[in-house]
Amino acid sequence: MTLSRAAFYVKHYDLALTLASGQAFRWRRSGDAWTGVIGSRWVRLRQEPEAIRAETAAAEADWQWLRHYLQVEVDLESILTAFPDDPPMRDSVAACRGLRLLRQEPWECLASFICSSTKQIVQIEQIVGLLCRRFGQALPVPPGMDEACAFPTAERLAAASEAELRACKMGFRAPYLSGAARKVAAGEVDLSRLGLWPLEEARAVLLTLPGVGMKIADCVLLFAYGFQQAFPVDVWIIKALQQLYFPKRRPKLPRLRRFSQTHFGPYSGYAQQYLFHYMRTARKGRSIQRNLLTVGQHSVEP
DNA sequence: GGCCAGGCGCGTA
DNA sequence: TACGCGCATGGC
Repeated sequence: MTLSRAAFYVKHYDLALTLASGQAFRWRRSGDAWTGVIGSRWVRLRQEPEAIRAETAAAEADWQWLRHYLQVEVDLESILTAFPDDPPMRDSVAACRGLRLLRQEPWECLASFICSSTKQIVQIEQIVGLLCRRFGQALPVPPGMDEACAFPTAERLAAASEAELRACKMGFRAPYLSGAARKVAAGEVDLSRLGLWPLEEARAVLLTLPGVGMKIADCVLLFAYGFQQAFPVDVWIIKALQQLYFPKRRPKLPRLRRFSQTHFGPYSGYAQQYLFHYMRTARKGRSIQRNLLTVGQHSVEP
């Protein structure tokens, strides 16, 4: 077997933070390395001070697919500079240095997030892992490594029974995933062309799929298609906006959505990921929780 | 043991 | 347009 290696020289990139930030669900840490699957390739990544090193299980003619997935060409500093200059964003940036957005394969991203509703990230990882093991194609891996499987195609999941899907612990989400897989497999929704359309039109297409509402649609638009202004609003973002921006009034979802559309600028999708991760990690430490409450004393007019 | 998790679809006002 | 509820399952 031919192991291929490459190095990408990139600054301001925290690989661990990025791979474990709840946007992709197939990366596992083993020592100082991260192992996962991108498309039909087994991949292992390592962080170095000025580079990311990669290995695959087969020969690679070029590495553009991985540069694209990792988005190593993105100038993170110019994105952070475009964030609104307010205390919640300053604190989020300080807490999440090097956090990036990946560019995932649309079907995998869509199917994963259909399984994500009211699930914790560890559980989503478990569901996605089971789906891959039961329905995904086995992939070549280096000697001694655990088996690896591709994410199952829409066709394969469309052919699976609802009981088979429920066996992957996805509960009431099974008919949603099945229905979405059938529409994609039948060509009723062409995921390969959505990226060419304006944000609203692409979102409207995703919203026709069962189990896909605004939040999941925006996750796919942001994490798979790179629409920088998609702004997924989940329970953590609601908490973040209410506690950090409107600590007194605590507006509800529709008001928060409108606020998010105008406040966060041209890279609001990135801003959202920083707020999301800041909010989730801040909750774990009491000291940071206190800082959070302190930050929440100020208010911003909508 | 109770609360909550990267929500959605549907019924109701 | 804006709630409220039920839906599986498991972490903490």
